[in-house]
Amino acid sequence: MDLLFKALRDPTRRRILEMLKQRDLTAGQIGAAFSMTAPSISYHLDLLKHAQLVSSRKKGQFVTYSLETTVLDDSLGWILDLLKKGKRK
Amino acid sequence: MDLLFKALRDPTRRRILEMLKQRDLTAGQIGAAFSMTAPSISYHLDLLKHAQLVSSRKKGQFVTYSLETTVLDDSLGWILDLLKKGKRK
DNA sequence: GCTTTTATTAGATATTTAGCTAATTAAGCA
DNA sequence: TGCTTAATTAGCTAAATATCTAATAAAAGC
Repeated sequence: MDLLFKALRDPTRRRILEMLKQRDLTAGQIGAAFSMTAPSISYHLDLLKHAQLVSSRKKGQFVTYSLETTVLDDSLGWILDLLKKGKRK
Repeated sequence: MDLLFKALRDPTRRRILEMLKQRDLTAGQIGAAFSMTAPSISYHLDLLKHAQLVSSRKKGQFVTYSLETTVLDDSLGWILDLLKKGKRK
């Protein structure tokens, strides 16, 4: 839960997730959308990976990233639970 | 959106929200649940307030905090949208 | 009016974070 | 075998964050 919210805290990472929602993208394609160096993007991708929000596979020299939604269910559950406030016992 | 995820990033703040889900609590009651000084708790409460996740009202010397769920809907929407991944056009 | 209680504000500080440049790894290609 | 391209790792740094102590504010009770 902590890694997840940590990952979602940063606007760059949130935008990356939104991009990956549309289609899988290579690290380079993602980086092209930001005015930020490649290592910085790499850093964000690594963090998203640790949070299990994305997965990656290497094809030749390229590394393609995909959105992983499984973990998002957890956060959804957590938030939904708070929203059930009115219905507490 | 940024203030919201910023607020949710910290475990102490998430736990405060969970507590306030059960019932409204004063700053002191909240603080009692943590091994942390009152000013630190005050800091977290202020941050939650800025994110509009809680509201507060003063009654005598006490300040009571309540969970505010309106803003949570936004985050819910954002996450749900990512989960619609499979259905992208 | 003073003292106690509840809470916040101010100021200091160690840690974490997000960015950069430089160096490295690994694959493709001439 | 080199050179180029794609991406990551290493090392550095400024800014943000979470914590503390000390000081202040404001209400309650003697």
